[in-house]
Amino acid sequence: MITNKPNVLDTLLPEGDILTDQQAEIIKSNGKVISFQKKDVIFRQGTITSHVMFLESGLVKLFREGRNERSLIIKIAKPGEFIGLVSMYGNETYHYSATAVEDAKVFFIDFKIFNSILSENGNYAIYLLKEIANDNLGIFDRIISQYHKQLPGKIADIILYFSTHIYNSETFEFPITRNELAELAGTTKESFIRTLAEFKNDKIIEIQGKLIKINSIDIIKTLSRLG
Amino acid sequence: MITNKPNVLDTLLPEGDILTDQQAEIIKSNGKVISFQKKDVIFRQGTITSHVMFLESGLVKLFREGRNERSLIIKIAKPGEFIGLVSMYGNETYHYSATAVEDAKVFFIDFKIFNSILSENGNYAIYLLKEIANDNLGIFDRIISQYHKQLPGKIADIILYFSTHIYNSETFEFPITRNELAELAGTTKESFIRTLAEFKNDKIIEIQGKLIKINSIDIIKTLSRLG
DNA sequence: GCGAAGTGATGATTTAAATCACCAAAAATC
DNA sequence: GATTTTTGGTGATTTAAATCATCACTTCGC
Repeated sequence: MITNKPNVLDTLLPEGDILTDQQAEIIKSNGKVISFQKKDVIFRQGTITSHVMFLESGLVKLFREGRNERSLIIKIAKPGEFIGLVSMYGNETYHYSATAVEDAKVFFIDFKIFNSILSENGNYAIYLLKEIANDNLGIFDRIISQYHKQLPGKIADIILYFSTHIYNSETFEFPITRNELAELAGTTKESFIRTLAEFKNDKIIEIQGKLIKINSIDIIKTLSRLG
Repeated sequence: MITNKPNVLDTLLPEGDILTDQQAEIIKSNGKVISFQKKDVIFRQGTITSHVMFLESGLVKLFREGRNERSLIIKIAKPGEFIGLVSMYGNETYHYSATAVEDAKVFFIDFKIFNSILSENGNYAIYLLKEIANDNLGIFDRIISQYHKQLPGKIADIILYFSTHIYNSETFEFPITRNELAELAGTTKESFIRTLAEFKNDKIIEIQGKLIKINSIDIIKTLSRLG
């Protein structure tokens, strides 16, 4: 379980003089924290947006549901990130779904109240603009660079994603199933498992169930780079 | 050639009371229009961002250059759209390149001047937030929904993209080469040509060089939907 | 005006990865 | 605690699409 560090709220309420104490107080006092258990749905693709959501603890998977029973996981959100913000500003409905991958706490603020702060504080709006833009570039970069890669490159990407982006460690546990890992990698369960087994045979990694230990991060990085 | 309608600037300087006359004037007077000829580079992936760019006329292709000589076209921007805005706010460098697909005019405004307007006018910042978010959702939706599709679905998507999104007509000319079309569809030139030829044989479309006439938009839509 | 480069097109071959078909172990449900 | 259901895993087969090879036709640059 990823715990909330003392400064998780920093992204929502940035340090410094961007927000006045009063504005920060309005956000805090008007928001409420809701707890979700593993596998709970936080919001569903196609439903109406109403609240700005900010992840305080736990991991959440954001995914697009395809009609052919095949989903694509867009990202795994970690504490300190807004979730569903692009959909909120771009459209009145969510363009993807969100479920808790592990027990999670989400801070909800009414969209109108949040917007009134943005409206009177352009600098906070610029700050948020940067947050959204940055988040989007990350998603995009991952998906686009994955697009043309072959299996070893895709799977190496996923290992790196968890190792460097989520856990910051070369030993970690996959928080999701093989099937979901495949949905994140843009492939099938079987292909994912097979490639992972090859990595294991080549001693690049060690696996025991969901536990992963990277033996040679350099080879993983090379595989990711070569695609 | 897509011409600038009288209201192209509406996206930059929205009607109504979002911007004061004074603020609109600052943007207009501080900006300059630069003309680009077909194939000219407007900005290049990896270079530093400095100006907000707004397309006044012409078409521009935004694409990510891969190391393996294989690009992926992210979108074709049309008049009335900001270009490179996400990169500008998300990062100091462009995450993709832009070249003119046909002669184009781009309005440049210094980032700092533009930001000073946002800073003092939260509503314009919210407006811009919506523009960015919307644009991003569009790109994303296209790429993600294309991701798992097979060739007929991908090619149908591209035909629909030009027909409904760019030209708003069932008869139009592809503004780019077969190779670029393939880069937009996420496939190869040969596969794109072959599938297009199949569509022609099945009388779904007519083709003469770059000229396309859609005979049955319903079949195209079905192919796109079924993937 | 002529050679070079780029574009559109087609056929044959190869290849990667999806699909299909299982099965064992683990987990969730009653 | 027994029984479904989900998950992880493997082998065989099929399939879609990339690659390779080649060529005609246009467009570009000198």
